[in-house]
Amino acid sequence: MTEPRYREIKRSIVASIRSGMLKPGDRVQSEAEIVEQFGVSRMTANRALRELTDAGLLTRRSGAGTFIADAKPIGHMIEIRNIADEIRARGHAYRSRVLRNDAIKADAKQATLLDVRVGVRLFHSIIVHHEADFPIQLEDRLVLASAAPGYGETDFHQQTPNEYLTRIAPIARVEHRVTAALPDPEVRALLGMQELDPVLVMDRRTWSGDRLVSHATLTHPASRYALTATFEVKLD
Amino acid sequence: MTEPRYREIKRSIVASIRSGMLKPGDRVQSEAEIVEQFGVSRMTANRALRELTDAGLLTRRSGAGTFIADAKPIGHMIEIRNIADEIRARGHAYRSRVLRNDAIKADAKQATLLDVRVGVRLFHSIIVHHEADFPIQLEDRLVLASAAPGYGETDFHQQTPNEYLTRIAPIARVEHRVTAALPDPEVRALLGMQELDPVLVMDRRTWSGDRLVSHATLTHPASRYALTATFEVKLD
DNA sequence: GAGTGGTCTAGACCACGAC
DNA sequence: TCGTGGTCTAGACCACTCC
Repeated sequence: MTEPRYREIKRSIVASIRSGMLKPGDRVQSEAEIVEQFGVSRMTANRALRELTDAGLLTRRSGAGTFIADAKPIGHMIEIRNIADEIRARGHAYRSRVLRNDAIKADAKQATLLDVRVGVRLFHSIIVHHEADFPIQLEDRLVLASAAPGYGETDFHQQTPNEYLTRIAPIARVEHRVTAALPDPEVRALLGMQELDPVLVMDRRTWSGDRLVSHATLTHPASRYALTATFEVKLD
Repeated sequence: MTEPRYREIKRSIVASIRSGMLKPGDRVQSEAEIVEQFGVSRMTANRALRELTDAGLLTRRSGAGTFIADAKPIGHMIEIRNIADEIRARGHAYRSRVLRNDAIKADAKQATLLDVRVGVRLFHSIIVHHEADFPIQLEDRLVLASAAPGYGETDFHQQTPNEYLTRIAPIARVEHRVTAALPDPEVRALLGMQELDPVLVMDRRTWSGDRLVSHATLTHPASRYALTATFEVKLD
């Protein structure tokens, strides 16, 4: 019934990361230090650190120590790295155009998307992300106001909604739905597309804890964007 | 330098699964039995079984035993379950139409796709997969003949190429690329699509061991098919 | 009641890294 | 040299399942 010791240790370290107390590259306690702090045997300390390492949160170097891993691929496929990082990783300039970021009350359709009642307070943002001056993603996002009170005042030229949300509300679950479509004229104009050029549409729902906190529709010109995803089967 | 004991135990169990000796639902050795067979301590046996459980290959029931897990989502997102399973899971009839399955020698383009030299022996299959009599996927696949010698004689009405390949060559790595397009008239006809209806195209490359063994282009009518993928962050 | 997994301990030996 | 992680042992107690 009581929580296992190794899990308590894991939670403690995860909490330090989430609170921002520990940042990528920082050193965490050695096994010996955990043995002292928590009064456990070394095997238990080792298990906690090893499991967090397997999960990708830590990296260990024998002889040196255990450190917070940088970046978080946060998934093996369709990485949730935000579009800005993705663009910069390709060596291109990133720029965004914020079309709106309003506080609203959910209408029937929006309430369905976020699984809340009509009238619940939301934020609604629409942003066009550019890669080297070409629009590459139209992001239409709904955010539960109670989960992200400061969303409406955030300057999304400085950081993407994705970055903001992952900072204030740790992601517990993400669901994607990907399909193809022909864009309506408005979307086509916003993305600077030719007629008859299809779009790749990704609907992304994000949970924090048990709560569905955000729904985003990400629309990309197929001629300029493809999703890639790799999965490795590792058995050792 | 020498292989850790827990990894040796894991390899032994994985080998039993791959060889077909152990099937989903079968019981594997208990920790006590592994202690005897391998002459290790129980902690070492436990680690081997626990890691294979975390990896999804086994399931454990305290008091009952350790068993081979069924199915293999083989990834947390864009599951590699083949299209036939996917259709049947939705409660629909699955049917396939095999348009070709030929032994060929790689031309320049095919050689590039599979990263081999021109002239290497390949199989080339084209199959249309139907859900409840509606075409839902056009599968155009190249397979390295040396990795799957029996591919050309396999009846792909009985099992999908995916099923066949995963059985004879354990998948080590999968890479996806997803994009949207407007189909050319031939593809449109094969998939029974309206004009101006876009397709969702997934290129999938599959490695077994270090070898790239297959390249498949999977084309879906956007009106009838969407990719979905979920990722859960679990920290315990 | 016998067997199973889940957890934990208090030691141990080793290779490696930093100093 | 000393601290680090990587591995392993031979016990232990418990809750659970199956018979």
